[in-house]
Amino acid sequence: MEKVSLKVIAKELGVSAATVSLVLNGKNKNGRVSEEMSKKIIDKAAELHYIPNSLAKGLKMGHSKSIGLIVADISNVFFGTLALHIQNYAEKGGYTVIIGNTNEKLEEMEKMITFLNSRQVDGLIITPAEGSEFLIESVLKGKKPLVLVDRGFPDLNVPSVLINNYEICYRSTKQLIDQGFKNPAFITYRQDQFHTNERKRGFIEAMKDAGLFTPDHVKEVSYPYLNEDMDKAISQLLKCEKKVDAIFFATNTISMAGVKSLFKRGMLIQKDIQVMCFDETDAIDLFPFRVPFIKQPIKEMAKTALELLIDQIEKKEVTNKKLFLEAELIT
Amino acid sequence: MEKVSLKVIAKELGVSAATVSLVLNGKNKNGRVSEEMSKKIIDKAAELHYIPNSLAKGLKMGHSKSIGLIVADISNVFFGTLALHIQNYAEKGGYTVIIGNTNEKLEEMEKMITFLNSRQVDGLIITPAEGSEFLIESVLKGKKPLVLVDRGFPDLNVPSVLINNYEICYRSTKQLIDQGFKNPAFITYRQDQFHTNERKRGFIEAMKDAGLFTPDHVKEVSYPYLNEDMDKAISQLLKCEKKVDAIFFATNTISMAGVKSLFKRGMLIQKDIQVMCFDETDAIDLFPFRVPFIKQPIKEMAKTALELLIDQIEKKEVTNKKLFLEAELIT
DNA sequence: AATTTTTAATTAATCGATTAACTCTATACT
DNA sequence: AGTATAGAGTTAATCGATTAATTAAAAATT
Repeated sequence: MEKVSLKVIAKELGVSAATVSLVLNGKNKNGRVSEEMSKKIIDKAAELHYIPNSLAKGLKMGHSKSIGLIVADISNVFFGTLALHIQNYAEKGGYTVIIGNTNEKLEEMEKMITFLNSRQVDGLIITPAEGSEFLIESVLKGKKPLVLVDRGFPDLNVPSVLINNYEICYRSTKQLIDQGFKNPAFITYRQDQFHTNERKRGFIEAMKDAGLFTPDHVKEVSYPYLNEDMDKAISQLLKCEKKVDAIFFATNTISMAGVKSLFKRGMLIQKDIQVMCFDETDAIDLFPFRVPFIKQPIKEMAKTALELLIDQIEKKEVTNKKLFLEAELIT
Repeated sequence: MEKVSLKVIAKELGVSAATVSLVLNGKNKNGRVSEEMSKKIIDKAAELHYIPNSLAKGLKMGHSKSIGLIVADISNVFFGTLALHIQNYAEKGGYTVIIGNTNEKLEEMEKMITFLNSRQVDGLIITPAEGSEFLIESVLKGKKPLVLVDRGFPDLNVPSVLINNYEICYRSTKQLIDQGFKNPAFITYRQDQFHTNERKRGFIEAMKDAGLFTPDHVKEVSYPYLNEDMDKAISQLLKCEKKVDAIFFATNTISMAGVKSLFKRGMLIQKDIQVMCFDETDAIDLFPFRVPFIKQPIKEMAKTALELLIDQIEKKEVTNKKLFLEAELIT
């Protein structure tokens, strides 16, 4: 079976490829191609199951109608959900999404950027890894439309879609305090990223404002040794002189690991200890009782990021807006 | 900043684009290009940050070095993990993966296939939706390399990577019986797909062989109304004259919904009722006790599927092998 | 010195689609 | 009748990379 190109349709109908292209793209205005021929072409294209070659089209047009999405780990529900929504919105705008994983590693992020550039993506949506400012700056220099999601760099002038991390963590901590917990702890990743720093700051400020802040109650765990570090951190927290009565987990993976670790040592959540989770996980609504958690507006984040990106791509409008969407505290 | 193409490098160095292409592709064997010029070209390419245009390359070469992966829902952990591993293995072979969601809908699946074809993917990995035989057949007719994963069609001659659904479910059911549960139930999707049918068959045969089979103990739920249907199904199972003492959930989403539903009505797993889950979920190792579950070899499935696909793409070897990998019962 | 071989490149066609600029007819208008 | 105008298409260049076929000079061989 011969591959069906414009030329094939053209030959079968005895016209030029140009004519076929014109018709199939709806550009046969003001008498370019007759009604009759148009119909013939459309019918023939359908008959032969013609599928346009988007490599050729992209090459000629200078755009691929695709965007690159770079996340840390597509098997993480947060990123998976983000990807799903981004894809759905992208499809509506006629764009394909190519997803890349960084595994939080700079080299992999760099590779993915080069890779997606070689694939001529029209724009990039990135959840940047720690310390990747220089990579982001190089993308910016290349003039390729770019939007950061979930994580941003305060010193960089990049369109970003973030959430109100500081504020929501302040409020959530305050709620714990108002509910009578006097010694809440906070567990976050050992990393220097703006979004997690802000979460931590929210916790600390709320604690300070209540006159309850204890530096020892903020623990850090590392991404590669999450479970081990978590066990240690919780051990330490439970041994503190001021015994911890609540733990605020700073991300979804930390929440899962934290809850798991508590279970392992036989602690009953909400009886022996209270928890506050960032992000919704499958596990959370498994509990026979309510676990308070912070819900990110993932779908809205996806939508907003895509709008920002497509505006740049199509209207050549360089927005440097940083948008802060509101997360919600669900109790 | 001018876009850097072969031509730009060529012009800067006063040579032809052909020479640059030869060097950059390592095809300057037996005295095609001098050592000296080669070095100059390589240096200049690095200096200008040359990134090859893979649309142009793909157009010329007739392959895009990309493969399409069509799953039901990328935000589902099973598919997310599958995608992650497929991407990792693909990258090693120099392929990009473009992921598409079907949401279990035929029209979306059809759209995705056309879409990926227009993007000139070199092959397709698909977890087909119910009733999509005709779509799979049309792909086959188009001679595009194809591999089915997770779900297959027994009547179709397509390379597939599946697991031993029947056998593992038989064994798992038998184990429940051996442990003393006399009235296990089975909850699956209301759909006619080979892989879930096989799971059901495994359960039923094991029950029959033990002389315990009760048709009323097999319940079906629908994908769009999972939670509601689950509540109903469990209600009915608990009202049966032969009161159900264990439930076997046929997929990961069903497992989650099932466990959630049990919790909601205050049933304690392993005390009031035993469960058996298909797939590992985050939630499963949250329990303070062990929940038996069936673990699919996702990583191996990804690897095998990719091997089967790349064999077809590169060696033009039309394997119609159906490979059955072994799932594991974890107790 | 003449011929062959090797070295080092270039030329030009090609992949498939797009589109500005052009051609050719037929009809309309003065 | 002679010129405009509208209608219906075609031509040819182009996007960027690849590669078979060719060329031209230098080196080796007879």
